[in-house]
Amino acid sequence: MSKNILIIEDDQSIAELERDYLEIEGFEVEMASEGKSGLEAVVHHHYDLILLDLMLPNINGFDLCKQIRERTNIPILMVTAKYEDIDKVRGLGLGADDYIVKPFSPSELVARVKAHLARYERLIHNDSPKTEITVRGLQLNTSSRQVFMNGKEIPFTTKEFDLLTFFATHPNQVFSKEHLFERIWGFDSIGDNATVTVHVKKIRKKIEKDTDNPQYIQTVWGSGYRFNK
Amino acid sequence: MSKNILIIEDDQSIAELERDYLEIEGFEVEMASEGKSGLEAVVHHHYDLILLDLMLPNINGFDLCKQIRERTNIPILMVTAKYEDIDKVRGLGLGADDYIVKPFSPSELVARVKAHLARYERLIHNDSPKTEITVRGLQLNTSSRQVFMNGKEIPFTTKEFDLLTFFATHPNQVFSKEHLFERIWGFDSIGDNATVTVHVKKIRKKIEKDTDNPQYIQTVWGSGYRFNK
DNA sequence: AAATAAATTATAAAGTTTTTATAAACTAAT
DNA sequence: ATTAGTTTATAAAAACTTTATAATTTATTT
Repeated sequence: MSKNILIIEDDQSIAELERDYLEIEGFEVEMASEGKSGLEAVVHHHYDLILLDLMLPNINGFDLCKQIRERTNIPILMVTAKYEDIDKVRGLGLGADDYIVKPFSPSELVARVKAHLARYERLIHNDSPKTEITVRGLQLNTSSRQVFMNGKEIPFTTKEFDLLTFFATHPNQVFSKEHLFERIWGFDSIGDNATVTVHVKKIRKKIEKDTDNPQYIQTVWGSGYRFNK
Repeated sequence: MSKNILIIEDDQSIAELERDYLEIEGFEVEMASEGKSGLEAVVHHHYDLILLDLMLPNINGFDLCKQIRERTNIPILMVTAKYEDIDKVRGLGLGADDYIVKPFSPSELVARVKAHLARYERLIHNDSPKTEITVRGLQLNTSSRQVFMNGKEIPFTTKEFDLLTFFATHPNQVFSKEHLFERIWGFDSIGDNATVTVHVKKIRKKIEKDTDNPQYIQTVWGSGYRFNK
């Protein structure tokens, strides 16, 4: 579903320019030409982002920004005429998320809008970032440190989990036992690569249907192991 | 409790300058001089904001930013040498939250740090001002600081309550004892993680039916504890 | 091409180390 | 003086490493 953006800007031609840039990118755009109708729109409709010009009739941009912020947490991008204003405005703590100086390029506007939409989305919806890896029924959750096979949890020990996670995050690559040992056990670790073999065996026992015909971690004779994605 | 900031910066003198500015404002500051140790710190400790310099040995700032973003949503402020870099970098979609150009004034740095901390706080907490958390009969009220099991109140001490609340607000995530100690007892606390173990035991005794088969706080051998939702 | 040797990996199990649980003594705070 | 919190010692559990041996695969020799 496309995102809704509200442009609050008194200069009709600039507003239309901004609208065009954003509509090309597939955003739904609405416009308000002064603070009062802008605030009205914010209260009665849902937007994903607001583009706010500082110079406005009626309420000025400062107050408006504050008032919007009291009602919603969505990103507010302030459009200002002078670069020097930015830190002055920032210092006021109005709650704007970013500042764009006129004149700006279409790509700059679009890039900033997209960046803020993405961040807001990220913060609101997934509090914990990419933590899941799924490969043919095998599911790894790196933050809960759990392994599931077709939805059913399989208990894993620390080293087993770290090793499998390393494999799953580096699929279709052969790693020697020496390399794996260094990566999982640590550079300065003393010890024998044999423990890698043993751990691979244990992991296979837990996730492979047929241990003699492994689908996930395959042996590459003389070279090491490869996790197939 | 004061906010923790991680500075990742290879130039020692700049790092110290930044640290001083921030410590004056009451922030707890840690420093890492290159990407590897920076990422290490991010993985093993909790920070509220990261100040990241682009020019670093080992991994460069771009990769590092991405890698940090894969692990956490906290604000990342990028410090860059050239103003022209900003939009280039922004275009890469690394997930940084703001860009500061060197040389910057102390007040600018502090203002931006504060602004981002405030926004992050607003977005994360404002959106869920849940004072009540309920998980399978276990009910926590963070404003009255009471714990109920199936409606019946169970007396909790301060630390026990803080620890359980932290778990309940961060479910399905493994936390090491070190991490828990930092979060609940405070960054600069001197002491032993052993007290975490003891507190977990005490909490279990109060909320678990079968202490040997905990349903809420589970032991993840070699990694820490996880609260299951 | 078959047989043998060498190298590599698989497997099982014993031994060792690490980690956590528990109880109890101690310390600090109210 | 009582309660909460921390530290310490010990027990118990789990995980990890090593070792020995078996089974494969590859290389070499006849």
